[in-house]
Amino acid sequence: MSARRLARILTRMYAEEMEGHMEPAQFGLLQMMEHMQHCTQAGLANALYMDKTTVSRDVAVMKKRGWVEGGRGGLRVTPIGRRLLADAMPHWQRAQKRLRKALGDDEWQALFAAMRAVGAFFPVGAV
Amino acid sequence: MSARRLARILTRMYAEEMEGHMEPAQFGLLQMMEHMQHCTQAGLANALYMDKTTVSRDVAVMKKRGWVEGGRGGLRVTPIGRRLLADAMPHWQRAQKRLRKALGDDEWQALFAAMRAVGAFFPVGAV
DNA sequence: GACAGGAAGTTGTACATACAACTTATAACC
DNA sequence: GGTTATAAGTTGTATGTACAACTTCCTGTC
Repeated sequence: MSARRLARILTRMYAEEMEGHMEPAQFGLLQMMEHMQHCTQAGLANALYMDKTTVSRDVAVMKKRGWVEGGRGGLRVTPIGRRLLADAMPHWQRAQKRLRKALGDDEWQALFAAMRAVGAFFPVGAV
Repeated sequence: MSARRLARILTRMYAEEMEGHMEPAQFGLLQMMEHMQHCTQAGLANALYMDKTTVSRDVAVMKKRGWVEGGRGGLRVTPIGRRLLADAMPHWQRAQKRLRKALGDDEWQALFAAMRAVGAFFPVGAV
């Protein structure tokens, strides 16, 4: 299973570009939270293919830091969280560019197509 | 970063197929240990793009269980470990087949090609 | 052979991840 | 409206993951 190896490589590269702004996992959660209307932990877990208990603990950290607020059936990114997300975004985009440049357009397309395909064939609850 | 999402999906699918024989990470380490001559923790970390401290703790667990023995400059899979690895192998292969069938040959090839490409462009120590 | 430098390995801390089991809140049914 | 079933969320436990700092071992140099 080199999928986790892939994840380790890219997580480290992205984390390096993020320069301590936040963890890649937190970025993913915040971003998803932002473009989900009426967000719940279960919804996040569903969308990101995470376990609900993982989301619970990740959200707990971000709540403690004031990045996120609200409970059952109404999770929101706070203004502070939104600001941090905006600050982190260019770093994220730099990481994306770095990866795309390293791979070339063809490999890049292939990678994302493959990731989408895996997501499509293993929908939540059907694993 | 959907790479970790991909890893979560496949890790769960593989773990499900493994039916409690061992964790996917342990399988990867044992397998690599087997086809490395003169294996060290640092060598494993290098090959699998893991941190040496991660390998240290994973190996510690497997040593405690008697799957692995030896220290500095001479890590070996024990007969017990070899046996478990052999038992787990068909489960692993079933997971591989399941993934390949779900994706189709083209997507499968694309996925592995992309994973190889990422590995090639982010060699150890150059991230 | 002594010493310094670097490689290998361990430990403290923190976050990521998930399964099992539990609690709590919501909704459906009577 | 009360009961129950289900969804949502939390907590216990275990593993995976990595950074920083430390210890330990080996090797090259004098």
